[in-house]
Amino acid sequence: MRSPASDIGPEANPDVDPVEEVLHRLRERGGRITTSRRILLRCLFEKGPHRTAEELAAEVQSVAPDVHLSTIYRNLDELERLGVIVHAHLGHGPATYHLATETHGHLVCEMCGGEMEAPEGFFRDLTAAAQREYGFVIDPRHFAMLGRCAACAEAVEATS
Amino acid sequence: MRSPASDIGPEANPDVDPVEEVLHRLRERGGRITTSRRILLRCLFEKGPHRTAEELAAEVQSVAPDVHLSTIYRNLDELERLGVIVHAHLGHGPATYHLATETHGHLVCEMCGGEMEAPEGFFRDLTAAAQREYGFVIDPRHFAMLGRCAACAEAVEATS
DNA sequence: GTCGATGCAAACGTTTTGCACACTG
DNA sequence: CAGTGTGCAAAACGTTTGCATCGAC
Repeated sequence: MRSPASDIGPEANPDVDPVEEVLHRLRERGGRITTSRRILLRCLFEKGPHRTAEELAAEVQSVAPDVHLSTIYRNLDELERLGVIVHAHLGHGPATYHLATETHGHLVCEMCGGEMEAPEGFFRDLTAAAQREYGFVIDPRHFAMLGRCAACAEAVEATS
Repeated sequence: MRSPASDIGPEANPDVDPVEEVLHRLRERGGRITTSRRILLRCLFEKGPHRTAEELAAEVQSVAPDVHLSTIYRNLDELERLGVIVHAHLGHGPATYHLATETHGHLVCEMCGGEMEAPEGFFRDLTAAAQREYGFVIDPRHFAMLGRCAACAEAVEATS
């Protein structure tokens, strides 16, 4: 029987701060542990919604005002190469970044700009069909599905 | 019984040049018929693959060298508002434009950049599920599905 | 002659890059 | 001390806009 503390899940071990774990992996690759990287990683692990590079920069800068937007971009690239985060394109604006462990897709309304998350399983049949028919391996996290949300679709029907 | 000439399909009537038909619709809306519009429309109706604004500009300029890229953008916007064309985002680069009558989706390989077309029916189940579960009306033409094409997916597996 | 369309240049928003300096290990 | 990361400025990229002029009707 395992200790009671470890029963709350594999990621809940208080001894392994995920931020520090990633920093260590960075160092093993020959990278350096810097303050901006630590702060950026905390932002990425802490909060909920997907954020753009600019939004992340603002959050980081509220703690360390001198961190430059280009540093954010460079570190986001690095973290993506490491497989810690991924970016997704939701509509026409800037890309958004989130943890690679979040495996949902996105539905984005092209009228109101609203975003919904769609669970991974939502795309299972489509990805299976693409695999089967074309050998194509779809990554349902990277793209947003554009269209009209329920409210906007209703509004359009009311007009016509 | 209809005349033999009309039997080859509703769009095949040689008396109605689709370019001129669109130009007329533009004029009915208060727009003007200009040379750049006519040439751009010919390009859009003539050739096969999806093209970016820059590629279309190059084609137009091979006939009328003074047509500016901004004119192309403005006319593409106008034609999209008219419902004649649509644009789609295939990966990270510039948008591509094609006739609204082409109703397929796109599979884009994020490794080699290759593009495949996926028939409209390919997305039927997904769009139906989105509609049913979320009331969300997906437009499967506007977005590309990113992933790995058969060749690149194989190459990745060979590495691992 | 009216008003919409165009050419040009300049701005835009997002992201990348070149360089000198600062800091980590 | 070596070499990576950073701040800054500037460029790159695709796209949009302001403005004077041109051209369709």
